[in-house]
Amino acid sequence: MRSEDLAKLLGLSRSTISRVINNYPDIPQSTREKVWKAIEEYNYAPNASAQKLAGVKNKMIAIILLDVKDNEEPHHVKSTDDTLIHDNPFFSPIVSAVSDQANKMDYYVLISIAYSKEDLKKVQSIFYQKIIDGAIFVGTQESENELIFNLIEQKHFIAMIDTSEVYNKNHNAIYINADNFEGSVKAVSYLLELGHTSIGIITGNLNKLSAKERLAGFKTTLMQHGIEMTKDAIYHGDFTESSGYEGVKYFFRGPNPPTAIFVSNDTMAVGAYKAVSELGLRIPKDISIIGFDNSFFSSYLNPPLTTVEISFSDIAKKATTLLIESIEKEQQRGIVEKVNATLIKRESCQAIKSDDETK
Amino acid sequence: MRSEDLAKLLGLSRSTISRVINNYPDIPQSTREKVWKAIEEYNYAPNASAQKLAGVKNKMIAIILLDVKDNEEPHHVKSTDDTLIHDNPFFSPIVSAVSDQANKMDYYVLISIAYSKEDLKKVQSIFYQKIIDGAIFVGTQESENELIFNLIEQKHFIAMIDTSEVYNKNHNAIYINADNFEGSVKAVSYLLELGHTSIGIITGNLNKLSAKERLAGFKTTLMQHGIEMTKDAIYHGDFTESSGYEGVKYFFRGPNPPTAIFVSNDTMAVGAYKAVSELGLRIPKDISIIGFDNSFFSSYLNPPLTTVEISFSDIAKKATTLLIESIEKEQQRGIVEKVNATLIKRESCQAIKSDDETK
DNA sequence: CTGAAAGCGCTTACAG
DNA sequence: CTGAAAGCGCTTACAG
Repeated sequence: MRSEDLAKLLGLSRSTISRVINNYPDIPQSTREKVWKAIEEYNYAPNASAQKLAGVKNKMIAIILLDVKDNEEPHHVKSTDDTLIHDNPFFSPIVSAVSDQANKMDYYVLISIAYSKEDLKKVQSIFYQKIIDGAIFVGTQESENELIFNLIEQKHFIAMIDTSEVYNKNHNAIYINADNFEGSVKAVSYLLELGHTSIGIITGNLNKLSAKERLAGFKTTLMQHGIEMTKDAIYHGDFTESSGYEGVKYFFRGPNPPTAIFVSNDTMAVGAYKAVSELGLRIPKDISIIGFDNSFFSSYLNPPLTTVEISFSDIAKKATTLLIESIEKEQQRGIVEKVNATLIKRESCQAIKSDDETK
Repeated sequence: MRSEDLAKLLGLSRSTISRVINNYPDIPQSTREKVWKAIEEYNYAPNASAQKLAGVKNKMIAIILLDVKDNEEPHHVKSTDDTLIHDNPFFSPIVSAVSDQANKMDYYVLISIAYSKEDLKKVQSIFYQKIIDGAIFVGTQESENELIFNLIEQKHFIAMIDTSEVYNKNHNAIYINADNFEGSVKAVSYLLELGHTSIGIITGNLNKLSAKERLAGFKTTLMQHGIEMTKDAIYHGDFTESSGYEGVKYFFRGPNPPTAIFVSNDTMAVGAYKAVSELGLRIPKDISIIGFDNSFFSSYLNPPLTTVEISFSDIAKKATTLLIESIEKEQQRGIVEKVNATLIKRESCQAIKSDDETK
């Protein structure tokens, strides 16, 4: 059914049909009703492509999840690519929040997961083909930045989650991040309050902003408290369960393991728990563990994991809202926002017994 | 940049540009190369709307997650709608598998979560507007069936996950489900092998096919083994953690609790674990618990949960592949497939001590 | 081998 | 108030 057909049926012209659909004034109520009734009856809806070609706005954005592995380092991860990104605790909350918020603002959302440079090329082309009005990128690494930077320069609307605004010299994009640094400061400060001074960190994939910032918060806090940190105190993980496992094994390889470990996300904390248990040790008696993300499973762990909560939904909602607003205003502008991180105390950390107390 | 512009730049006509892009024969290699070079240089890509209007295929499908609550029954769930669907363990694997498989087959995917009848109306209109070529619906309830049935009758391409094919009289749609019945038979048979005869079930939301089939498998297995089942043995949950919690409380309200509980998904098993622990009981010593789904957190529970594995990725991949194939063939046809369910034995079930053994 | 022209289904000034 | 017509950016028979 085309507007032409509907028009003939009603003895009107396409122009009139179009005008009632687009809510033009100066149309008699009677015509309006007649047309709407027919639209309902015949399930007519204007062809979106024709509309767009005629100048009507798209109202479509994309959410692009980046899972590009561009380093050749061996990964301690499951070998099949498919199992990777959706294990990520942020996947569901971010995707669903973007979808919900966009739908609320009357936008459609395209979803795409990019595993390689070629995938990113395809993403680029959905801009050039004018399929979308803008996009939200999640978790870009530096190497992908060039391509996104070009898109921004070409006046496309872009929001980024988990990407530092300092990568790009210009600021005409939207950057929404968790306050990873602050969260990490809170976590480490808590460990210090509990009397720990020998603290290790298992980092995330340091190509990701969140991993970098969490490490920075760790270092800064220790430094501010005058605690010297050896190189030994850092294990480079990659946000996967198995790297958490390896991290613990690394820290316990020698005679002087730390008394607490700051694990850069909860998924790695799961691996850490396993390693601790294999070593015949107990959490928190023998080692305190603190995580990050407050993934929903973290409260089910045994013992329940102390962690830092960040709201992926809030981040995604904010990114979506700001992106669509700037699309609607047709005005590209730079926005940088951080979303709070809060410490969730559970049972995986305990105070160090000082010499005073033990005697 | 339009094809016209590119053509002028090269001293050619739009027709020629179009022909090299669409890989027509009989174009000299030199022209071909010249055009491709310019395309790269100017980041030209044909406007998708214009292409579609001119008759080129869409190559876009939608994945629609249904989370419509049409019953007024009190829910034991968190009050905000937002927190619901993405807590679902199938969300990530299904969405990412659909996206990956579609991308592999060169299709874009639109994502939408429908919470209400109005949302479903919007979904309907993306078909009428010819934005998509087909869609995958996940988790429809009977009340939503009418609308989807209409779409199928109107010759739209549709695949459904977790919907029974018997709801619709015609079969011109694709139905992909886990073999919930068989999985449930395996779970209950295992409990019987362990010597349990007093077994309770916490069901899922019985508006969902999976919940119904899991209950059916439970009943059938008991019946086949000549075990009588009282009404008391069924607690009506809704797949949420809190209903698992309530279920256990229900079973332990009286003097003769069951010795094993079949919990219809792992999320409810988490709630069940909590309730058992609050009651001061131990799993599996005092009560055996078996779950369903093999959600990734189920192995982290304490004790690790015995459950039934179904591959959401496989289901989603199959649905996507079949949907796109039938779109490409322009031939709507009915397909019904089931994906295997397998028992994963862990540590939450133990054999009942018979009187013989205890003496 | 390649260009001119029709047509896809809309919207929107322009007339009346 | 409403219709005829141009135009959006492509593709694809039709000619040559």
